[in-house]
Amino acid sequence: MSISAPDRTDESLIALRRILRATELFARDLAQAVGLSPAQLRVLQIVAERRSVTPKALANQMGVSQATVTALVDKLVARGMVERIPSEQDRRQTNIVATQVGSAHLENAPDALQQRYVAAFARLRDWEQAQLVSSLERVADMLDAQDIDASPVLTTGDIQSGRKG
Amino acid sequence: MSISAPDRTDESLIALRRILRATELFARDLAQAVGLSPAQLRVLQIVAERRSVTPKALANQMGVSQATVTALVDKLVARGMVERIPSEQDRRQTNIVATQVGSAHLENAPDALQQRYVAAFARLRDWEQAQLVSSLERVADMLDAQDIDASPVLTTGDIQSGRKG
DNA sequence: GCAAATAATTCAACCTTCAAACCATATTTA
DNA sequence: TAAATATGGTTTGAAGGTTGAATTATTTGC
Repeated sequence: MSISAPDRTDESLIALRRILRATELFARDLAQAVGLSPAQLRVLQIVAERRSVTPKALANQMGVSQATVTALVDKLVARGMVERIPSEQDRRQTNIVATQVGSAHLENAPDALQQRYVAAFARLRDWEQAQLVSSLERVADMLDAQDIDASPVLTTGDIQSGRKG
Repeated sequence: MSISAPDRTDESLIALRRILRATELFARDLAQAVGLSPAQLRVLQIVAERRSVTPKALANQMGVSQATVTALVDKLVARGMVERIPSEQDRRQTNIVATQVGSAHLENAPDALQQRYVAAFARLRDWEQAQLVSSLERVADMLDAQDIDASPVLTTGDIQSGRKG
């Protein structure tokens, strides 16, 4: 009802939606370029980033059920991108690791969006970068307000600035 | 190689990813609460916001094929949420409009995330809001750099600040 | 040892998505 | 006007994604 900051909320939502849309559309293109589905690519990314991960952890991080992860991993195994390695600590668990083929696919994947974003980001002045990070984190806080294990995987390939796990 | 702004890029990507994840997870929960699938809900939202929209426009806005839109609209029609109304200007076209049932479902949909976001946003100081909008738009520009028709639909229901189409 | 909890898989059902083929209408061109 | 072309939508068939419930194997607790 008040009129103080009228369309600002709309504007922010519109911008947010543009961000969502751009990343979603890009995820599809990228996955297609790699020859995988978006979901499969996401699994491969996570598996590659962590050296080894269980289906349960994968399910948690992706926000899908374990059954879904099983199906996705099946496909990746069939394509020789990942391997299932039974855990020795706990024989109920399975560790999923990327094969060389899988890693290579990720390396070679074109990362147009991330390239573009990273490049544009790097081009900003220092204080602008700081402000952007601050703003994004603020929005993220407003949105999730949950504990979430978000690793710096937006698309594929490690961020340019060397940063080894 | 330079060390000036090393992890800022990572930080921004992580925040971005949190945003993506929060909205994605929420979209599922919301859709489930409404009794529709996420894709169906998206269609209903767009249809409700614009008074009337053709499958082609819907496909463009959603970034999917027309065939997909047809399938989604079929489901919504079956549930009595939308109607197909043949255009009179151009008989090849079909206009899709929300029924009262469909509109009502949207109205009643719990909009937890948007509530939370809008509330948190409103709580910010004026200059903070302005800065946030500016930052989000900047990121959106970096990401899409395409012409995109993004309407202010993040989730559901109109933004609280009265705003009648 | 035995019951309960946990990790993963299988199964059946439903949803999304798309390319290609197809139908109807509109527009252009001869 | 008739034919060719373009456009909007739908149908169909195939490939996936997603899940809840049931199942198997293992671990944990008593």
